[in-house]
Amino acid sequence: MSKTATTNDTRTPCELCPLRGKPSFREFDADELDFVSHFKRGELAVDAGATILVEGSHSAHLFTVLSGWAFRYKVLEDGRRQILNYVMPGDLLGLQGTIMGEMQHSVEALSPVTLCVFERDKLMTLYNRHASLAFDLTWIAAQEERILDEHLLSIGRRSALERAAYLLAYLHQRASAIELFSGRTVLPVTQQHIADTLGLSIVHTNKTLKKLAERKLIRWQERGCDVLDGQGLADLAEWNGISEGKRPFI
Amino acid sequence: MSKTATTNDTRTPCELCPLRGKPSFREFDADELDFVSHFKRGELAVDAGATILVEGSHSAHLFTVLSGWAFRYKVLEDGRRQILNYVMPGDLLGLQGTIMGEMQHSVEALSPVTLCVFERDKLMTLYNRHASLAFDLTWIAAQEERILDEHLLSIGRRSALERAAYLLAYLHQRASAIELFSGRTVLPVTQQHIADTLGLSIVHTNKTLKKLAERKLIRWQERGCDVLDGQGLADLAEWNGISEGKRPFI
DNA sequence: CGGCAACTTGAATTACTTCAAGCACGGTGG
DNA sequence: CCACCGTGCTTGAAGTAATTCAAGTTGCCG
Repeated sequence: MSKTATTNDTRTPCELCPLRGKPSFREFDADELDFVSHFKRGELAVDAGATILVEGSHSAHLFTVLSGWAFRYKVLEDGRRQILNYVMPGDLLGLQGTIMGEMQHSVEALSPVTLCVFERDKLMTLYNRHASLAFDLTWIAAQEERILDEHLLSIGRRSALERAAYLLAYLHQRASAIELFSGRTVLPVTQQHIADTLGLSIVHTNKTLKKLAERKLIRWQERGCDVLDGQGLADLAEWNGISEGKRPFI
Repeated sequence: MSKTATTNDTRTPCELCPLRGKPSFREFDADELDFVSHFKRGELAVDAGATILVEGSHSAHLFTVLSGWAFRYKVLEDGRRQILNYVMPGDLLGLQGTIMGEMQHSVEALSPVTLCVFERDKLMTLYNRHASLAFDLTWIAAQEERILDEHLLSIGRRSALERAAYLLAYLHQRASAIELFSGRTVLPVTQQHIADTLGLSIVHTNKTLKKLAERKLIRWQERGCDVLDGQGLADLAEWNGISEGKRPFI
């Protein structure tokens, strides 16, 4: 909350967007690129641990993550926290608040995060003039829905070991797809994050992770999880992975 | 699967759509109504218990529920089933398959269901010519995401009693909002459905429902659950309910 | 009448939580 | 330099919540 947050005028022009080159994202035509670069209002940089969006607030902006890791979560009144999903470069934040008024979840940075800031007011002109981008927004929302379906299946019906395996396979696969690892494949999460994602206590999470480590599927390091065998984790969880095709982003 | 499914040519014209009058849905202007009535290809009626969509299939169509109840679910290879959400009149089905190719969940009817069938191919013209409807589709997807967030919080972090209370309050509120009850407020589900939604065994679900009944919050009837005190259930689960405003539908 | 589907109940077992204590590490201030 | 926190990880033991097993009831349909 009281962490440093720096706003700059557009630093990285959309034409040079570092995400645009990556193989997993779809390309823009000149017209779309032109619109998005006007849609973009600036950039925001936050520290690890900072809160990016708060449940209940009326977010004035829409964000796309340029770099870093974050997570979406909800809390009950007595403090019980459920992590809903993880946020990585290319992901859109704040659509809910923009479309329906009030944010229904919070977002917190796991690492230093930089965000593109978009103007909420211009969203309607996106729908009026750029059908392909409008379609992309629906696509993004539908994709998030798909992921949440899988998480729900996991929390509701998988055992603790399967659940943990699914989560780590999922995170590893997503991070790999956008080349987020520079050599080492360490997920920047604590065991408390894992526990709050799986719906387990931290003690049981610790013991479960240890079992995965014994099977040589992961290794726990200072401040993170090193995935040694993503396919092995996916197999253990009976999970088929995410579709590979190109995905849109704004 | 082998249940009766009847397809007719457009029986109910969109101008006379029975949902259009209800207070919880937004109204269409003449232009939108005209487009949708051309977008609509026909109607489909299925029996209770019939499968409407199957995971893994390439659904050729998009549906809007006209009447009846259904549910979306996923299954693991060994048969464990997780119900993801319930489907009521006004809800859209098959967007995932239309937008991303393959359905990632199945849908089964809880009661006799009638559906409007839309042409997948014409979806792009919707985005090109009717920005307001395109926005509605994103809205619908974002809303579903919001609901799934709540379910995830519930399954992950609430106790069995709170979970059951949340689910029944949610179903009751949704059904009330679209006036789905004709006098009696009985949800057409079995305890197995409740169990597969909450991520609990059927035995424990039975004992949990009995506790809710002892508190006079619900009453279990032949073939369904009668909600006696929706607010009491919501309070027990620390749940604030769904936003009341008008919602779009296609 | 028999058979199936949905619900119920008690008892034994397992999975998971809570409590409690301790260790390793990094950062801060004396 | 060392004492001292605080955070994150680890471990064992006791307690609770939920599952599984097993059997029985009820109502409905052919």
